[in-house]
Amino acid sequence: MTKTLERREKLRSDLIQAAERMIAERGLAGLKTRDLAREIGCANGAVYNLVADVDELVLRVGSRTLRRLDDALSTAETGEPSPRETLVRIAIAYCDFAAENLQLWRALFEHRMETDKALPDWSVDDQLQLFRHIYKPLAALLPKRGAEELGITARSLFSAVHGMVALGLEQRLVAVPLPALRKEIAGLVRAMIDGLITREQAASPD
Amino acid sequence: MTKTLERREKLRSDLIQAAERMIAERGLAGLKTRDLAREIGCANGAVYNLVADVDELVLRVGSRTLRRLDDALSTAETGEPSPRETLVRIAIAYCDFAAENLQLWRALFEHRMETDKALPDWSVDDQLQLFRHIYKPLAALLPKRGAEELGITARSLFSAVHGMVALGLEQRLVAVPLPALRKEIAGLVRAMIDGLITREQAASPD
DNA sequence: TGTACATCAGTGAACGCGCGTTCACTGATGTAC
DNA sequence: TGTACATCAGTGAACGCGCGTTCACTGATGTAC
Repeated sequence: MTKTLERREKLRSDLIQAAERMIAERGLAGLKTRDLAREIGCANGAVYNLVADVDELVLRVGSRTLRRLDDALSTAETGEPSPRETLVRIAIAYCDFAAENLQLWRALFEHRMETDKALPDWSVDDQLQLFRHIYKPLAALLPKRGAEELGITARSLFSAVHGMVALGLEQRLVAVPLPALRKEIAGLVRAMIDGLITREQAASPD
Repeated sequence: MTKTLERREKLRSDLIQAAERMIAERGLAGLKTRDLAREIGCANGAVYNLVADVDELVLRVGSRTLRRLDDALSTAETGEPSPRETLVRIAIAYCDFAAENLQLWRALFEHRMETDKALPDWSVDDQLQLFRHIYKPLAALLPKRGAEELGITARSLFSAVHGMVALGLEQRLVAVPLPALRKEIAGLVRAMIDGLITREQAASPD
């Protein structure tokens, strides 16, 4: 019985990895149950013994992607004492991660559940974890702000960088080469932070 | 013969407007040729007399959306002497436009052609026009920058604001109320601009 | 250890739905004389 | 103005494709005795 369970878990893990590979290669729209089944060596229908439906599968892959992103950002933080430059490094690490995992990263944002079904908790958690990286250095830079206010600013900062990365990697209009993009991001993040600090000081000078 | 042509043009324009309404109501994925045909009172197949395919239809609607956006941004500019506050107003106008035309605005970014077919020129033009709004005031604020450099910064600024609007209206995690979003955007744009100016002056002080 | 039986992982054909696009056909509109 | 003919907008049924999900069935694995 244990043997059967192990087998099952193995297959399940194979399935998720195969899905990850497939999204990475062909994008979210290229994910097909039949191909997955062939890949892991089972019948089409068996997929539904391992996973409730394709939505769950996509979320599992998304969870893995978020975890790897989390690791990448953690690495970027280490050994940088200045909170300002920490934020710059994080932003650039985010950019690099997106560039290196383009399709998987896109899948995080493309995927949308049908309106009623809510995201499972573990998926929401994964996402909130990421803000921690921004929140901490930002709190050091803007000591006068309250927790809620800081949370909103962290979110805005993330959104702004995300926008630059998203449109930069899109190559819809002019293709921006990656080094130029990184430089742009670094410049704008520094500008935003300096501006935020200046404005905080101007608002209530000691 | 003229009568026939007129009729045809009328129907064609009806079609595009119906498509616009349908996207606005149900999103890009809710656009169906059969529904469109019923809406404008013709047979399913007749749609293909008016338009090459659905892709073209979506681009035509996109073009209209971009033009309205352009108008909204132009309106936001008028009567504001300070280039800094002009940029803030433009950013907020962008946010408001997106909020008021949520589905149509999303359709601009969701729609992707199959890889080989390139965007027609008139569509690319529409898009480049928009940067003009940002470019002008930015040039006034950063007099030392060259044209190309300014273009890149304008693009970055747009991307950053776009990111804030996109994730802000997404409501994927925490729903940000619109007034709070506008305030956040205004704050971050001011911070970015101030930071950019400071950094430009610091780089080569007179 | 061996036999009868139960369970359930695994099978793959078929269901069901959706939908863009095509095409043989029709009938109204316009042209030629 | 009237008649024969040509054109082509308009029709809507059918094609074609894709694909997630279900389901009756099978056979291997595990259990009971």
